[in-house]
This record gives sequence, C-alpha cells and structure tokens, in this order.
Amino acid sequence: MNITLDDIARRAGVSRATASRVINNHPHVNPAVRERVWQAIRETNYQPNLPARSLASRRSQVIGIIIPQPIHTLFADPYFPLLIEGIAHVCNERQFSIMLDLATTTDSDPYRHLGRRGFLEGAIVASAVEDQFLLQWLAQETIPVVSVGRITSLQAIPYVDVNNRYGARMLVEHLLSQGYRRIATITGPMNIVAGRDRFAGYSDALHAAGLPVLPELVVEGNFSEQSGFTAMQTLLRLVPIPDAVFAASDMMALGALKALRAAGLSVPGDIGLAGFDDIPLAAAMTPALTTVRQPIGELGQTAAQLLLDRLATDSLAPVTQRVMLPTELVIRDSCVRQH
Amino acid sequence: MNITLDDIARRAGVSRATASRVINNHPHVNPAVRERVWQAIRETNYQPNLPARSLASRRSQVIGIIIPQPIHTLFADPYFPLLIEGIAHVCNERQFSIMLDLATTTDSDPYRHLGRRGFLEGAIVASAVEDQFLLQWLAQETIPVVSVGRITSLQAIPYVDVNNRYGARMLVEHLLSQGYRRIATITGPMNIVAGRDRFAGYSDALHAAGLPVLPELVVEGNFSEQSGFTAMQTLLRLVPIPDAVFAASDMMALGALKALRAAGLSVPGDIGLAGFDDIPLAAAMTPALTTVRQPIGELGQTAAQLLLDRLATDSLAPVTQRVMLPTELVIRDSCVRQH
DNA sequence: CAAAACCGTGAAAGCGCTTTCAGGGAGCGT
DNA sequence: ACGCTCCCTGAAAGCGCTTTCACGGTTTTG
Repeated sequence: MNITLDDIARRAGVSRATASRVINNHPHVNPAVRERVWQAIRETNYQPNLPARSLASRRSQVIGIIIPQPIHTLFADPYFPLLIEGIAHVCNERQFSIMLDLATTTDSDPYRHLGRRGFLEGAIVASAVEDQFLLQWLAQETIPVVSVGRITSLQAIPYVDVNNRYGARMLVEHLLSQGYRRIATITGPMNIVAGRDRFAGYSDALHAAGLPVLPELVVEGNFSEQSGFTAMQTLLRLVPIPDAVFAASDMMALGALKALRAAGLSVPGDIGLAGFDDIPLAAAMTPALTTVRQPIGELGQTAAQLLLDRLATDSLAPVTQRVMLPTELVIRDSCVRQH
Repeated sequence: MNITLDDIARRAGVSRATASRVINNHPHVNPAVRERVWQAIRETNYQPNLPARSLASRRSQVIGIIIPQPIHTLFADPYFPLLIEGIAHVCNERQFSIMLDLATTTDSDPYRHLGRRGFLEGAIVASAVEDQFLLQWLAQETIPVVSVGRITSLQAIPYVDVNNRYGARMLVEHLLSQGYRRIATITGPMNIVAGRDRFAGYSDALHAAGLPVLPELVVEGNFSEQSGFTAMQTLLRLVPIPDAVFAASDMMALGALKALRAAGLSVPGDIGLAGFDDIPLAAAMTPALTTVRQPIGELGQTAAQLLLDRLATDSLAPVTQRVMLPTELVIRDSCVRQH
C-alpha cells in the first residue's frame, strides 16, 4: 500500500493536522517538529495524494490549455507548440501541471463545465474562434480563464495579445516603401480577432497611402498552409496579378509560395511575398520570408503568469487585465523590389 | 455551490449509491429508476467531481505523456506533435484526458513517483534516453507504462516501435543502388535505441555490399537541425568529401542541407542526401528529401491503445506487449545519382 | 415446495487529505 | 498574581464520491 499522511504523522509522532501544516508550509509549527516531519517524509519517500488534496482543498494545481480547434490543425503550425512551451515554462516554475484539452472534431461541446468538475483550477484559451459554444462556455465557467488573443464579445476576460493591427500595418507600409502598389492579402479567419486585426492593419496602410482596398485582392484563409496555397491560386487568376501578397500567417505564405512556384513565378522576382508570425521556418525558406515577429513564447508565459497570479490571490473579484505585447518587423528577402 | 451526487439522488428519489450506479453504468438498476436519475442529471447539468471520484475509485481517467527532454527541443521537431496527436485521438475516444508532463531542465528528477500521487492512471514515455533517472523511475513506478521506442535495458516494459534498423538499411541500400559508395551518416544520439538502430541499419547495408564502415564517415548528432548542420560541417572537412549522407532524422538532413548550401554545394548534384522520419517538411524541401516514413501518428495511437487496454482490464499481471510498426522508403529528389 | 440464485436498493464505511475549532502552555503587561 | 495575547498542537468534521454489505423480494432450480 501507499504511504499516507497518517503514516508520516505517526512516524514523526505528531497529528495528521500538524504533518499537513508542515507539508503546506503553514506558519506556527515548531521548527524541531517541522524537521522531524520532513525527515519522515524523506525517509519514506512520501508523496501526497493529489486527488485527496484537491478534494479537501479545492485546489488541484492543474490548469488547462484549451485550443478550440480540431486536433490535426493544432500542430501543423509551430505557433501552438511555441505557445505551449511558454506556458509550460511558467507552470513548471510554480509547480503547476498542464492539462492539454484537445477537442475532438466530433464533440460538439468539448469544454463544457471544466471548472465544475474540480480538476482544473484555471484555464488558458488560445486562438479562440468566437463561436457560440465557446462564448457560452466562457460565460458559464466557474474557474478563472485567461485568453491568448482578445475575445471582443466578452470584454470581461483577461487577455494577452499582440498588436496585430499595428504589426500588419508596418509590414504593408514596408511593402509600399518597396514600390509595390497592387498588394493583395490572404487574411486569417474572420471569426478570429487576430484575423480581423491583421486585415485592419493592411487596410490602414493602404488608406494612409491613399490607396483603395480592392475586394478582389482580399482572399480569406484559415492560417493553414493549404489555405494559403488555394488562396494564392485564386489571386493568380486576376488580370493583372498582384505585385505583392501579404499573407496573414507564415504558413499561408509558405502555401502561397508553393502555388507561385507551381505557376512558374519567382519570389521576389515576379511578385513580392510577406508573412506574419516569424515561425522558425520563415528564416529557413528560400527566399527567406519577410514577416512580422510575434513573441509567441512570451505570449504563453504572460498568459500563464496572469492566470497563476490570479489563482494565488484567491480574491474572487473578477480581475480584468489586459496585456499587449509588441510585434517586430523582420525584413528578409521575399519582398525586395527589383528594378 | 455546486451540484453534488446527493442533490441528484434526492431529486430522483433514490439513494446516493443508486445514483452513482447509474452514472457509472452499473447493471442491476431498474430501467425506470435509471431514467429518473438521468433526467435529474440533465435538468441540473450535473457534472461529477473528478477528484472525489479519483479518490474513491483510484482511477482518474488521466494518463501522462512523458518526454524526458528539455522543453525547448520538444517542439522543434514535428515528431512529438504528431505523436501526441495520435495519442490524443485514442484518448478522446475513450474519455481519457492527457497530462503533458514536460520536464524542466533544472529539475533533476522530474517524473518521480507519478503513480503514487494518484493523478495519473498510466503513462506513455516517448523517446526515452536511457539515463539513470528514467530507468530508476520506471523501475519504481506503480502505474502501467507503455514506451514509444524500445528501452533495451528494461525488457519488461511494453513498447511500440518502428523497425528503425530495417528502414535505415533499405534507405542506405537505395543509396548504394544509385551508385553512391562513400556514404557518410549523421547518427542520432547513441543513448537512444532509435539512434543506435538506425546506425546499425546503415552498417548492415554497407556490410552486405562488402563495404567497410569508416569511422570518419560517422558523426553523432542529436536529431536536431542544428546538430545536423554542425555534423555536416565536420564531414565537409574530409578529403575527399562523402558522395552521399544519410542523416538519421529529417531535421538533421535539413541542417545538413543548409551546411551544404553554405559551402556552395548542390544537392543532389554534388552530394546525395537522405533523411529519416518523413515529417511534412521533407516533401516541402528543395530538393524534396528522400527519406524513410515512420507512421508517427499510428505509433501514438497504438501506444495509447496498449495502455488503455491494460487499464481497462485491471489485471495486475505485468503484461509485456511489443508492437512493431513497419517503415516505408520514400524516394524523392535528394539522392539521385547524376551521371 | 423448499432451497438456491438473482435482482434492486439503501446504509454506511471509507478514499487521503485540509481546515476549523478549541485548548493548553508560554510570555507579557499591569 | 491576574488577565490577555500569542504560539503550537490535536480532535474532528468534512470534501464528493465509490463500493461493500446486508436485506427484502422475485425468480429459478431440483
């Protein structure tokens, strides 16, 4: 059988209550007693039973990462792994565990009542599609939640986000400064704030330059490589074709690049191309991709900090915190105007 | 306050025991009563408290994925994401949750006594470096564990693996058939079985062809892109340089390719290159990489099935199961002998 | 027709921990 | 000396669930 707290207490000659106090670092324990208990713990290799602890204390030291996307899309893009890495870093430091909540495609209501079940003390939701299920869940949930990326329709949820709009604008202004004028964009999903914001930045830049936003130059994608490929094919049917393309994610830029290659066009020779994210692959592509760097890991770290801080001060008051992280323009070789 | 099983019982006019039986689908409950209980559950949106259930039943419906590697290396390679995806697929089907157990670099003993703590019902360990800590942990652990990849020094642990040795041999034989004779290899870590096996396959092929394994043509890497880059630089100092290189992972092949490019060499024009894994990137590279396909997702699925089957039949007998999945040679453009 | 098997149910005993409450002893001010 | 506060400790009451046991009733068996 396993060693329990009672065994420790007996061995140290104290009551279970005192043993518990020692383990949880409560004050008001005689130093000598404290040491006796620790010794018993070391000698027996005692490990507290987590479910029992959770049940009694209502704290599980576990947070969930919720990504409301089909599993297979989750890892196609290095964005999520990098984000998770950032979160994990902070959680490890603070002795929290991470529960990966991967939604199945078939489950219509995947993250229902996570809080009530008592397993998760808090949750980080990333890349939130603003659908009915998610919003409903967030509204009903009883555990603290932090969102990576704003959720416009629920202002009360603390979030950490990057300045997508400004970043996109800087990028497109860079394209304009290179002399490109017929700039197309492959947007992200318009039901995600990041998708809308990056498109807004694109519009901002064109407007500021006195250029119109032409509907035929705007194609919606979903951040995936495949959608970039398809969107680019659509853009290539235009006459004349665009002289540059801003893809709202690096993976879409990669897909677009493949479509251009397939069509026998060279980048940046025939057409300029730029992305967003600065995933590791962006630097490795030929040509190296000009893009906007998001501090993805930092995004995860900040979200975790926000959440864990909130759990630590178990004030029930709904804290609404917002953190905005900067983006950075990374100029490489994929959109250099050649005269 | 939250709804408890007692509330359900009261509402349905039965005892808590009966309500519990209904929830857990036990037999010997009157169908009418069963329906009354379900109705109460639906009406109240009741969700069982997981820690309480775990405590009472000693089953948590949670398994851990343990990857004994520093976090930052974990996601650099799509191998792990694909593996996790496979595991998640099976777990979702069977209502199990996944706990990602990411070791910190600073924690010397990261996965100690996971079982004792009562949170994890079982664990999948992947890419096991055969170090002291891991072996010690596996030996002491009280929960069922399945390994992805063999662990030679602990025969008792069920595993699922791919035929690394045979796959590597087929690949190198392909290189030989292309006319390459001075074939170098960048191996994986020699403290991982997969690293050793792939090297063994390389040796097998050379021996079968009556060729010696020259020590200067063998450089050890660690599966990462960076290590492939460095190793290739080492190989390029040889006189003459190899006419082909077998990298034991696609990421290392990518690193090697970059080193070759940097040295002004073309692939496959000046030197042949082949990898192992067939990650999505392999097909996307220029030139497209000849490699060996591992069914990574299937690997994860099988591991999860093995583990969950074992948990379901809670026979305490140590079941030792081994599953070997096939590899497949994928011939693309990176090692075509041009005359 | 008695004995045996089975079914459906509730009472009650935990699972291993946290936390409240109360109390004894020590220290301090008056 | 007395009352007060503060420190340390143990007893005991749960946390919300599963599971064993016992029991009456019904059905099957020999």
